[in-house]
Amino acid sequence: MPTRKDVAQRAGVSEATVSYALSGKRTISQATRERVFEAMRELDYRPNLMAQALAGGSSSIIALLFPSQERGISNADLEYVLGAASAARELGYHLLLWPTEDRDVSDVASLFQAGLIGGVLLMEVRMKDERLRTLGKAGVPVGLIGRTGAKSDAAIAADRDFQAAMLKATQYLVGLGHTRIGYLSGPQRNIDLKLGAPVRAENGFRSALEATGTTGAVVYCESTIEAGREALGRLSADAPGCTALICLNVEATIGLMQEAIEQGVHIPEDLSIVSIGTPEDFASATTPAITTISSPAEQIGRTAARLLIRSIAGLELPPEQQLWVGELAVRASSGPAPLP
Amino acid sequence: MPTRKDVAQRAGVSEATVSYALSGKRTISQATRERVFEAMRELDYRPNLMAQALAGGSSSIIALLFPSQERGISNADLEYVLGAASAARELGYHLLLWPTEDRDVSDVASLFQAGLIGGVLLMEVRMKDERLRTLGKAGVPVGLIGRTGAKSDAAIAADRDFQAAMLKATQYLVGLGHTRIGYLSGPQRNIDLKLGAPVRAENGFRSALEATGTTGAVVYCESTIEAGREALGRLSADAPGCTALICLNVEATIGLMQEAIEQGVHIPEDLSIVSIGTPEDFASATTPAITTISSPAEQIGRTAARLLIRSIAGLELPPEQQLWVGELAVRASSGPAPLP
DNA sequence: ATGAAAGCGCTAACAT
DNA sequence: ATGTTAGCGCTTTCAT
Repeated sequence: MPTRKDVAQRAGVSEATVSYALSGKRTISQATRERVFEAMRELDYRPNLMAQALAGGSSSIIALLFPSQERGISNADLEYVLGAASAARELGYHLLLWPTEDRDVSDVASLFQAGLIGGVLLMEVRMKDERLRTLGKAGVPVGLIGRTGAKSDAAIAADRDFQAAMLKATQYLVGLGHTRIGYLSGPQRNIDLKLGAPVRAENGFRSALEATGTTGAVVYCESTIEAGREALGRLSADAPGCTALICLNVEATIGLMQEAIEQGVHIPEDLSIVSIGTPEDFASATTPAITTISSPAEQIGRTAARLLIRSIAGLELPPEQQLWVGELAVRASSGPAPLP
Repeated sequence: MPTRKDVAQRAGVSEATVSYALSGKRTISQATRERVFEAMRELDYRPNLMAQALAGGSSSIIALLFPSQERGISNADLEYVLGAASAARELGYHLLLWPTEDRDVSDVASLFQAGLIGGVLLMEVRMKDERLRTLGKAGVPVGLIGRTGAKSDAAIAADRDFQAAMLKATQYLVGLGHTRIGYLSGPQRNIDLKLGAPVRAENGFRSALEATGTTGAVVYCESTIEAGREALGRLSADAPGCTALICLNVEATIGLMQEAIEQGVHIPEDLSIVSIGTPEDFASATTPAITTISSPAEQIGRTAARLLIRSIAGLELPPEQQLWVGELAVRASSGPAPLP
């Protein structure tokens, strides 16, 4: 394996020059630069990243704390991960996957202290997230996939814009003549846990109703097909008169749709369904295909990684918190409100 | 951040002694060892992994090449990844996620040459996998999640044992009185690509039929719900008289079951279904819940990582190729063959 | 059983 | 514009 020394010799320059040619941290004459790169090419030289990290005090690796919990791993989670990994790669960084069952971040802090990683990406962020304190104390740069409730945490973050997504969905439905809209949420438990997504989604739903002068109701439901079936009954009991339903809960949505079909509730003639964040391939595979506000998961993963890396590298940052809405993709599950 | 030097001073020994106390690569008196560890604890010392890698010429990081392709990311894929990541962690290693759309491995080879990673884990292994040559030439240690067709590749590998799984499924069905069994495969295309899984699964199915003296037929099908619905017709057309179906294709299975129910084909009274490798939570969420041979994906990920790491670390290796079958979990989708 | 010291490949002052 | 050189924190040979 050739080292910087070999390159320097071959190009007839000093080792420092090779370094600077690579990093661009000081001006180099066009001629020398070319000779250096030429030499690198001839030798098929690869800078040793470990040495770079050691000497430079940096590390081109960021860790992604992945919640490998009971909650069940959704595909959206994978999209976050892949988005973050590709973004990292494009910036010359690398993504270390760190599965963890609990919310203990002391071992990632160790990784940072061990010089292995330059920062951490967090998923499943809660409105009030105790992990930020631990990591902050250890001086670990943090990027959030999601965000906390406190503006003051002011961490780097990329998140879904539920407010906007809910409004988009609601306005679409209102435009179709619906005046009473249900919202199929995840289990109540997740709200109690103060998970960011369900909390914000519910708030978003409420604001959207208000903004459009519509009425509606929330139905909580476990994320299983069976629970979704059962939720249909509760919907008509607790929120009679709904002609449209906004869903965040894929499994439950499927169950609910199955049950509806079996009970002779026609979709979309009797009930329109708009799902927020369901992966496209899935949404178009069901019968009827589901109208969605697309999932910006990959974008969010990308953005969070990019922001974190920029901040680590000391580059200028774009606005530190970025929100993503997703696009409305109209499919077969939604249509005009039934005539009264 | 305390360094080894600080620890040495505090313990009143040389830096070398601290190193050896940590690595155990030479004998140290009980007394000194204790003083050293005591000092490390007091200082909250963390060895710098980058320096370790640089000086030691190793690297405690392995990369996992993740196929982020069109084929659609299944949850099983995630299980491989998480299994590998946890196994790595337990052995003091780390998992770098390297998403890639094509089969180009030159950039991982570079990562190896750059000293960042000590080896690579490959997914979506084909019967004849050209990537092994490239990586072999570059001297990169490789572990396979899956395996090639050639015994000579003799790489480190952990894979599903389709032969055994098919036999298990078939014997179970034969025990229920079924004598004609269908197999719902993925698309023909995947066979042509010589992907390991579909090829071996089909072979396994054929051997299982032979071993149990049963007849049957293969139905190819795209991995979508819609295609699955359509496959039901082909099943009865191309393979009339089948009273049981073995499936490898989750989406198609769902579609086929939906269609069956709608057409009045009762499951399991008229048609028994056994799915191989469907995640448990999913299998038990459908109606009827699906009998499965469970997916050993996480085990396979774990094993592949463990084998690779052992080989990198120069430890004794267990048998280099390990196969995993999965357990039969009987649910509602299978039952006695209908009386003729 | 322990120490001293020469690197591992690179970065970043400090020189010129 | 380029070169010299002292580290970064650790491993490992060679001594003792």
